[in-house]
Amino acid sequence: MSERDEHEELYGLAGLGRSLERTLAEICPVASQLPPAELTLPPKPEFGDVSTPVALAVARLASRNPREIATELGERWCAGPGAAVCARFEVAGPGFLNLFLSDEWYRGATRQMLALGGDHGRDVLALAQRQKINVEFVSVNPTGPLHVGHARYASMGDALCRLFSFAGHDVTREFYLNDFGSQMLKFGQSLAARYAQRLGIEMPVPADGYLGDYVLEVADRLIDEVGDRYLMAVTAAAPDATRLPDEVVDEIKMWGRDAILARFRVTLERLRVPFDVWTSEASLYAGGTAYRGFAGEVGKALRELDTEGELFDSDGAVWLRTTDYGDDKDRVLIRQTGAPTYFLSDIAYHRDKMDRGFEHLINIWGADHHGYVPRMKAMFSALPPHDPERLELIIGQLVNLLESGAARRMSKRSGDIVTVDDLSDAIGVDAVRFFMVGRSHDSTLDLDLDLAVEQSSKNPVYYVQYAHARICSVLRNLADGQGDPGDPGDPLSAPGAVSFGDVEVGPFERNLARALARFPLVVLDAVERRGPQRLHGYLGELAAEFHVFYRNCRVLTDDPEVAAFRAGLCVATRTTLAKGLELLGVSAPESM
RNA sequence: GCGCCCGUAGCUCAGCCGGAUAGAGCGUCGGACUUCUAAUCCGAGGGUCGCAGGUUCGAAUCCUGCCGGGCGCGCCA
Repeated sequence: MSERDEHEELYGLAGLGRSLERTLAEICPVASQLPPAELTLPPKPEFGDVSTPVALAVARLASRNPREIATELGERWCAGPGAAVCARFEVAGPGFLNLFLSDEWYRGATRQMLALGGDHGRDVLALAQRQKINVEFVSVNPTGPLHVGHARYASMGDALCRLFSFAGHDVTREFYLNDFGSQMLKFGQSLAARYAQRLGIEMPVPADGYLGDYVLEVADRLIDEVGDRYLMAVTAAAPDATRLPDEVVDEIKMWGRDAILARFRVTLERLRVPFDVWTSEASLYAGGTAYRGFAGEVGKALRELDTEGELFDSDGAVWLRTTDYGDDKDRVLIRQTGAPTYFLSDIAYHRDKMDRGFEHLINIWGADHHGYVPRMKAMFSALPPHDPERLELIIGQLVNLLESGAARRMSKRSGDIVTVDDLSDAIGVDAVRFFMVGRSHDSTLDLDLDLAVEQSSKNPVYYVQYAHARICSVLRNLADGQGDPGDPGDPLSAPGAVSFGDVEVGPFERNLARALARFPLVVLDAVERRGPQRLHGYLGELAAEFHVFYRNCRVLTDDPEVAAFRAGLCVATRTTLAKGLELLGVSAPESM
């Protein structure tokens, strides 16, 4: 690393931390055995601008007093690599090293962030960590509209994908359409019954069928499309929809699937969730040569499991011995009736995903499916490359709806549900996206519908968006007043070239600049922990720092260096807020 | 009964791969607009981090047990 690069590195918090660790390794070679420690932002200004507990961590390994190590590290680093950016240091408490950064560090950090623009925080993953990842989420039977739970998984899944991609992973968003099996049969029969009713034939929706109004709408469109093509079939079967011939139900079912699927696409597009791949479960049973009576990907999967010796026959069914891999019971793949289970489809599906060259698979599921996890892990142990680590299952807890303070129960079959579109109508897509990633995926989420409809300033998304709009306004005023886009001192026209002279950096500017400098660390943290709520929380904090800064520091001032520096902070904040909101799928309005 | 998740301020929750005096929003109370957007800011009040043990220099964080709540435990998906 050249001296100049090394100097530039110090203007980012990650680089600052690395530099400290290199110096620490010179003092205590065992330090290199430890995972990289993070710089922390101290709770009080007396504790410095940034702080590190790294001496505490290494003290035990080195069998040395942590305060001694911290002192030696501080002396050595501040006199050497950190000389230009660190004003002084203190050792506090049990062995914290607190660094007091110079104004030059703040100017340099701001200059660097401006030069990076929208790339501030991008590609934070080391090259070796970057992977080709498939993220499967929302996946559902196409038997009815998406509900609020799906809004959560869609928002979280998409935010994770955006974060992954920004951090350096190669990401594919995939939707698995469960258009096969008994639920689809019920749906087909329900739709056929509604169709029959529209033609004046007595045929109730079968028991356990789908009663929602949307089935009526789909039936209307079916009639528009095919007229009375199935009149004879439904007349013959009436009044029992379950007596309809298979080929008729199949046709109606697939027609219904396409209608529901079209709605999914519209809903998800509105929610700004762009799926790259849609895979149909039914399609896994088509094509190729049959094995054990199954064609397509399913046949391939069965053949491979047989090759691996993982299948056995019992009670007239075909089983996978998942108990060999930690599941608490073996699982049926082909029923006594000869019909495949959902698990068999899933094996074929995941085998195919691996075949498509993904290094890592992530599935996001609702908590009501968590009992399925052990058999999925077992599947990955049974199939080449026999590595359950390749599959990561993120279990999202459920969403409770509160109405007038009481829980609202929903039933999918009866059609009494709050849909994603209902929610988007009520509070807007920005609020849905922001709210749904506001807490950890393993906490249940209570959504207060009364509050959601209120659309007031209680909604935290406005707080962050307002900070962005406010900055845009300030910068518009700045451009109007100074109006010289060719001025190299204008951070708007040449953000990377501004030096800010030796302008003094006040406490509000320091806080804002430090918050901005944290962004790459937040992105990395959110990616590694699969926690978009960390970015959500950070954006609130960054917006708060900006609002305080704005309150205390006039940007439009007579001193050109002060104005340039403050405008530079504004530009960097605007860019960072916009990027952070974009990563959550939320818009960044220029005025409000 | 077994498994997974949760239990932190009046409410909703962050923080949890051990670090300094546990944070935010909402609600409550009191302040701040002749100056770049008051959807903002400042201040006050509010806590046995469910309980009990254990590990540690140090525990909201790790381990064990218990209590309370959610979700699962099909040859459904």
